[in-house]
Amino acid sequence: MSNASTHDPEHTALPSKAEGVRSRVRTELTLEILAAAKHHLATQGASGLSLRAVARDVGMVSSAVYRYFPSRDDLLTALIVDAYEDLADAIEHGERKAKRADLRARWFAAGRALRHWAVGHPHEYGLIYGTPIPGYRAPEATIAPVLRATNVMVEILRDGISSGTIASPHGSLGSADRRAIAPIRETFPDTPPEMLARGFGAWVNLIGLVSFELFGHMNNVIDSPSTFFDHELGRLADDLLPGM
Amino acid sequence: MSNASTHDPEHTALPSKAEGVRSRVRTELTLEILAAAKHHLATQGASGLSLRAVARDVGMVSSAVYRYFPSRDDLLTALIVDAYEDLADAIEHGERKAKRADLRARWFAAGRALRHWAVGHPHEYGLIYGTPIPGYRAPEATIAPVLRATNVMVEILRDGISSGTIASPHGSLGSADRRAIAPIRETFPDTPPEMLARGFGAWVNLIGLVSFELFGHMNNVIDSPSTFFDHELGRLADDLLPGM
DNA sequence: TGTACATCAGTGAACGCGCGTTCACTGATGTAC
DNA sequence: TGTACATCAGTGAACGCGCGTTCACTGATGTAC
Repeated sequence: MSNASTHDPEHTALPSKAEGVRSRVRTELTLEILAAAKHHLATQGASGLSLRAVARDVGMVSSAVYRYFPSRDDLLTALIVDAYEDLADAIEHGERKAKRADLRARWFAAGRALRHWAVGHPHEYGLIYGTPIPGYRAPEATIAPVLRATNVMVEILRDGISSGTIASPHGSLGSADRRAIAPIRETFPDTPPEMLARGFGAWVNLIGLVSFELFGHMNNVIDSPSTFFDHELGRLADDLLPGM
Repeated sequence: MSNASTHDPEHTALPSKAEGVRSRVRTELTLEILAAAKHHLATQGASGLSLRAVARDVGMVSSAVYRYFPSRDDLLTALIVDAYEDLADAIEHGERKAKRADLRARWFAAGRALRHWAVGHPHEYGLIYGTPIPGYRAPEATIAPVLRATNVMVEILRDGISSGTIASPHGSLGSADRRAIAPIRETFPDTPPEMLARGFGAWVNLIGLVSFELFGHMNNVIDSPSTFFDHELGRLADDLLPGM
């Protein structure tokens, strides 16, 4: 019926003139509800996000929101997908500013874009990389946007290989290790497993650094998290992109 | 008056016979409330933890809990401190099983103890390393137990230096980097800054790995998180403890 | 040892709050003939 | 173009729930003389 899916309305084509008024208004209102929810998330955090509060912001009665999102969890899912997309956008845009041939610059740009987005959107970051929300199960819809972010990193490594500027990491993977990372190898079949393992490890390291900072564990430990983050970016680059 | 502080009753000396019955019962009940809260945390998670639910478990009326913990936040603080202590215990006990001279074995034992505890106590782990609880501020009481865990790691590195088996990491820190890590340098003044930076980075990496696994980000990526964790432990050991 | 008073633990009721979700309804928009 | 019916959006009331915290109270334990 309506082509304004409640699950990812922002990725739906804009309402064409062939659509009726009703359908156009529906898309707009769905976006408005989502925007209000995002604003609530950004200011109060995920725990302060309630259907009723969002409804109040939009100027609706709480039950009306059910015309757009069948439950609170669906609204949450939309926000999670949105956060992943936002983060992927930030990383992609950041990385594109660096010269293609300068792999190290691309790595730094991507990493800094990650941290910059996270610092600017702590609640959104917490929603995706923090404690899972109890009773909530991440739907399949989040898989694609997650891949967009990691793809940027993998591309840097792949470009290094194809241009001959970097080789595979030192040491080769044992068979148990190869088996352990089987799923990610299927996702990126044309990338050496050693590099995948190292690249994924580096990605986890970056997320760990950002989480440590945002979740308050650098207080009384590190004075300048951004400086330390850059320091770690450099160390990882030395390892991932030797000779660059 | 009462020497059974409500903040860390479990670390209070056992009630002596000189104490009256009242004071002894108070200590016992404080522990009982704390145990009920821990059980709730372990089964329902931090969000399902309410004063009323805990009171029900203990068989009290909700208002009675206020005789022991002045507010929900104080109960939460006790749980957080408890979790840090538990984790520190686990790491210390794990690490002690390795031979003193085998730094690599000690590093592996400590790391595995961290992960093992986290996997066995996901909600406790989430309480300390996950998204901060909104409106809650970590009190000073958590500083000491946090240090206990990191101390184990630092001791391994220090033992390596004093026994001459390892040297400082390659490359020296720039002045900006030195300034960035000033607080941790004050905490461990007799450890080379380069080693501190590298050691702290490795610790953040480990926490990142565990968080990634527990918070669900290894689904569809890594089949055997424990194998990958060991792989990363080895990689970090190669870097931290070269030649061991 | 005994009495009088002070301290403390636990009770039960209440306050005021917000939440997700359901449901019968009104009125407006869209559709088929 | 006009009418009759179907679809949909939004309302307002309600259900049932749980929460943190306060408060006046009863009864038991501890203390001073």
